[in-house]
Amino acid sequence: MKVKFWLLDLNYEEKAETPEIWMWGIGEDNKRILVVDRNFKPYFYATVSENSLEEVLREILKLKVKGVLDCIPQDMKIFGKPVKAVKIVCRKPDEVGEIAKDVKRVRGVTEVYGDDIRFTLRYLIDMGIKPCSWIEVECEKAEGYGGVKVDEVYLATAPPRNVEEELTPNLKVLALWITCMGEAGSPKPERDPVIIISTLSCEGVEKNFIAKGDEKPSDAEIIVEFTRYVDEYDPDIIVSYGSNARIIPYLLERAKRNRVKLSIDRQRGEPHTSLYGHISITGRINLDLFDYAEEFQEVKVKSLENIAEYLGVMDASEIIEEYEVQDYWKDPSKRGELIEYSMKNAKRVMGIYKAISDFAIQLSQLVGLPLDFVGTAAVGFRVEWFLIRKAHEMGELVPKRREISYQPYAGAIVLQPKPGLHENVAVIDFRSMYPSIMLKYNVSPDTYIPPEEAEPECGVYIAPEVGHRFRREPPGFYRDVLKSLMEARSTIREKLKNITQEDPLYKVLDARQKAIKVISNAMYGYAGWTGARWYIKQVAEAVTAWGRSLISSALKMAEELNLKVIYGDTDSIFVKYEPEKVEKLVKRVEGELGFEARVDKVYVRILFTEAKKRYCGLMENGKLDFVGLEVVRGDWAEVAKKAQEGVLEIIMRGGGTGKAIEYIKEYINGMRRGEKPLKEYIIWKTLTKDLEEYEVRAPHVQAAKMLMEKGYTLTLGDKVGYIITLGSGKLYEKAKPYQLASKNELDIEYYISNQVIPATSRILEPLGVNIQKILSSGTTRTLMDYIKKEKTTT
DNA sequence: GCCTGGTCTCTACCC
DNA sequence: ACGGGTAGAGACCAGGCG
Repeated sequence: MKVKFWLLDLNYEEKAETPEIWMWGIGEDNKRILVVDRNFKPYFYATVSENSLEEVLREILKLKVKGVLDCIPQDMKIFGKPVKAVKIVCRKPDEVGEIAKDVKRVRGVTEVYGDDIRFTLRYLIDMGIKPCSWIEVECEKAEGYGGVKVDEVYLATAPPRNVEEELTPNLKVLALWITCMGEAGSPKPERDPVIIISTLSCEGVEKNFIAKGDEKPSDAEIIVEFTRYVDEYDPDIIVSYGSNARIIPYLLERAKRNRVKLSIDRQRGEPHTSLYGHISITGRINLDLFDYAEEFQEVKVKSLENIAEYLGVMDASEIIEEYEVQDYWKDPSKRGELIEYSMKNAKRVMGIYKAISDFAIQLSQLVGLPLDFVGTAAVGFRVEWFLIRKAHEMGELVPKRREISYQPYAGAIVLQPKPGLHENVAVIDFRSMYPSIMLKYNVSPDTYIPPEEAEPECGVYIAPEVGHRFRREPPGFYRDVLKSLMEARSTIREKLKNITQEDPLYKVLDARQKAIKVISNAMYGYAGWTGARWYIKQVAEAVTAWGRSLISSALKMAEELNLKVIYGDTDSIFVKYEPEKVEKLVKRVEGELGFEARVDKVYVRILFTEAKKRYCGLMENGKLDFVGLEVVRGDWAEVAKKAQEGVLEIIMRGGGTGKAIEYIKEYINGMRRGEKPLKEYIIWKTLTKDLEEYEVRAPHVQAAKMLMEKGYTLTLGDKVGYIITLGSGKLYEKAKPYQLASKNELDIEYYISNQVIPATSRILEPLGVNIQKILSSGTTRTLMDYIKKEKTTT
């Protein structure tokens, strides 16, 4: 019989010495099914030097005792060059590593390949099937899979095939949130119980599992109840925020302490750690939305509440912070609020899921990694898995990951801006410049011709400045990949034109074209990453060299047309907007340089300082575009950001500097009167390394240490929020985590002189206003101010 | 011992 | 654990200062 299903998750098991691929899916009839394939064997390749094939085959077949089943000669390519290889088929996946080591020692073997690719992924790649897509397979009913929680189990009798079908089946999704109660600082699973487990199903069913006991609540019961509920509801996806780093490990540890089993998978087992710090729940998807938080760069502090607010799910006011939990729990009049809050967070999780799931599903399908993996994988790995798939299609061996030390190379050109206010400025940019360069000049690891090699007959493209050569023919690996991505994207965009936004297909296709864009744009970065399997420095170096030459040529053309250039960065030039000339420029750029260009936007007014990469533009829609300035930075206090934004609002809308100065004066007075809440004084900074590794003392590091001492858990990548307190000495001595601080400790004068004034004078300086001078010569700080200040500090 | 200027460290941004 | 180019704050340190 033929079985068609949507592939949710997969894993492998071993039964009677035979590896089995288990594919968990959703059938056409909406049944949950498991398809087992016993017909696939693990394998890897070895490249063989000239004339030693026979001998190598003989030697490798001697390894049969170790688990080698077969050894087959095969013509492959490595970096585009044909090589003689043998495919070594093995009995069991976990024997591959050992056998590969032995094979590498065989005389005549030059290298082994593919032994570092996981069995389940190998299967997906070889079969040409992808997670989160429809698959068809010839099957028979399977016997002996009793412990598995699905409606049907099948045994594949033939290789599965990909089915072209777009729509996602109805998935059962369960949003999860837990609230834990610590005595001090962050709750610790070894010590502190989970007091509330909140779940929300996609159908809207809310469940709160609430621990009993006031002072020392016990969570044994609720973990069991929760486990039972998961089993009963039987979700395809368990979604949360921070599941991999926090929530699942916490629940696991609590379950262990209570001697109960957290069996929330479809195999009566517990969650287990897997690739890239991901936790697998067999048969289901453990989706961690935190992995997608990075996509929202506007959100600086990536808390569940902030992301949910950004996506319009729920506003972030009235937050209960972790350290406040016990106050709420222990106070009977407030406990209800805490329980409600826990459920609110489950709702936030579900809301975010709904906003990003289409994209996540499409990314999984495009890259070919299971839905829960693809999120956890860093961008470089997403690109790489996509490439590995393509390599397989092209008969390319997958290069080993090598340790290559950092090799710097020159990047893009950034022009010195013309400071001051400008009216009517057009921004012209090259569309997808780096991908286009790679396409046009066939820049790829397999087309690169090293200096010692002779020029091939087909001829070469030579990169300007650096002189790297790339063969014109045949199309390189990157060109092929980018071409198929670009074609796929334009096909989708055509389809999108013909359907309405209400069509369920619309969301799917739109998400897919976004996924394609993300991967295309990451290709250049991947090419320059020393950790990349296909890393060749010259590839990345040539791309940027062509980029510099393109932008320089465009600048020259602008000059020839007498267009005044105001600024430019990498692939864009800002010119005085004279419509006819600008149109001419775009035409010339496209005609003579052969790259697509366009007028990206027109600013009614734009303000530059002396600095590159920082400006503010008034757009035609009346909105302000802040670029690089403090307003858009996460490491400045809100008081400074708001002051700068206020000044920009005045200046950009023609209010004039006088008004701006008055605004700042009033703003500062407000600060001195204590009108701004503590929250607006918090400075956030990321911990980018372990605390001991910092070479200089810094405020956020000091603050982090203070938090640790109070029992808070902080890890690499966490953001520390601190304020600057009154007192003397170095700044780092005056820093204090906001959780431990109160408003009367604030060193308001520090914030005025080191935050508000720098941020605002940055804007006014290029307009000829020295705000510092104005403020210090004024009567802002009278004797009375000092007396008042004395009063508040003592 | 204090001030100064230069350099280094650190973070977050732009494209 | 995707690239290079850049701004800016603050720590740190050597040298000047009779």
